[in-house]
Amino acid sequence: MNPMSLKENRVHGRPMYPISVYHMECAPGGTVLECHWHSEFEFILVTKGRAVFQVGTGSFELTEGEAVFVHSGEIHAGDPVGEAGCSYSAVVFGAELLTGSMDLVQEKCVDPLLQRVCRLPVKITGAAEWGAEVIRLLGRMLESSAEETASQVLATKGLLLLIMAQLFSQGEAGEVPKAALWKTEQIKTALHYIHEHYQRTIRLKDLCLLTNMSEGHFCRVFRSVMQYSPIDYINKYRTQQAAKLLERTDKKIAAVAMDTGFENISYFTSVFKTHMGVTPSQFRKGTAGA
DNA sequence: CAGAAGGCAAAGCATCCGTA
DNA sequence: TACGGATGCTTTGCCTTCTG
Repeated sequence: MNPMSLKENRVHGRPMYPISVYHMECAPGGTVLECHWHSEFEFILVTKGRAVFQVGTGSFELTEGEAVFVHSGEIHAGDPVGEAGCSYSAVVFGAELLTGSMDLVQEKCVDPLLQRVCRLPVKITGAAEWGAEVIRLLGRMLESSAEETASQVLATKGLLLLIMAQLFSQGEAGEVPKAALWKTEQIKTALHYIHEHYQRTIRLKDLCLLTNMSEGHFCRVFRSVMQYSPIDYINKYRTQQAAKLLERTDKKIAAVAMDTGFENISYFTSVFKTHMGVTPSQFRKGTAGA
């Protein structure tokens, strides 16, 4: 199993200008950001409401005006907090945007980040001066990166360099422990297996065989990385897929349950209600015509 | 020696089945 | 589709073993 295949396939920007900006809105009870990873770096800035973002092995609750930085290759996901929905803007950019050639920026900043021998702060709030500055620059960059005129392209790149300079001024020295990297890679392998096989029965034993861990140890490692137990995560993922099918198709509820790996309809109903707050039929009525 | 991983047992919870 | 009960799988805590 190749963990690389869990990687998000979406292309962010283009080779000459590897940056993309996304503005997302999440309705109450919806998913902010499904679990994934990519080789680009990313900033996520909450613009309305509250959400919990899981980045690598950490979990960060953000309110309006707070952000997280996602390192290259790091698993990340998001869930809304509270009954109100939330909005966020994300900037995804390739390391190539920071430097155009083999210069000191490449040697002192980009390479250590890509080789994971240095790590930058993840949660960014306005509480500290540097954080407030990053949030301010991020806001400006979100405005300037929408178009590709000469002045806006320059402004975006300049702002990005200033933001990275602020983060490096707070950088956590020291190499990321190899054990932590290994754990993350193993969990990526398990996640890929779950995403590929959620329509069938998935046993803990299967995931343990893939990752060469004992069942007990796998549960502990999975929870430490994902904040959920393996079965919790599988059910959450299946429920999200089922919600999409209920919304986008007129398949019967029993068929949706079967298509998303639930062999038992009553169990499907109870899991769905736990995660979504309503039964599948109530969910469909609520989204009909929406 | 410290941290990571495995083994084991108990408790909790997921899953299935029958029924309304 | 929902509910209740039975069964067995999953999770967790604690201790031991392994590895660098």
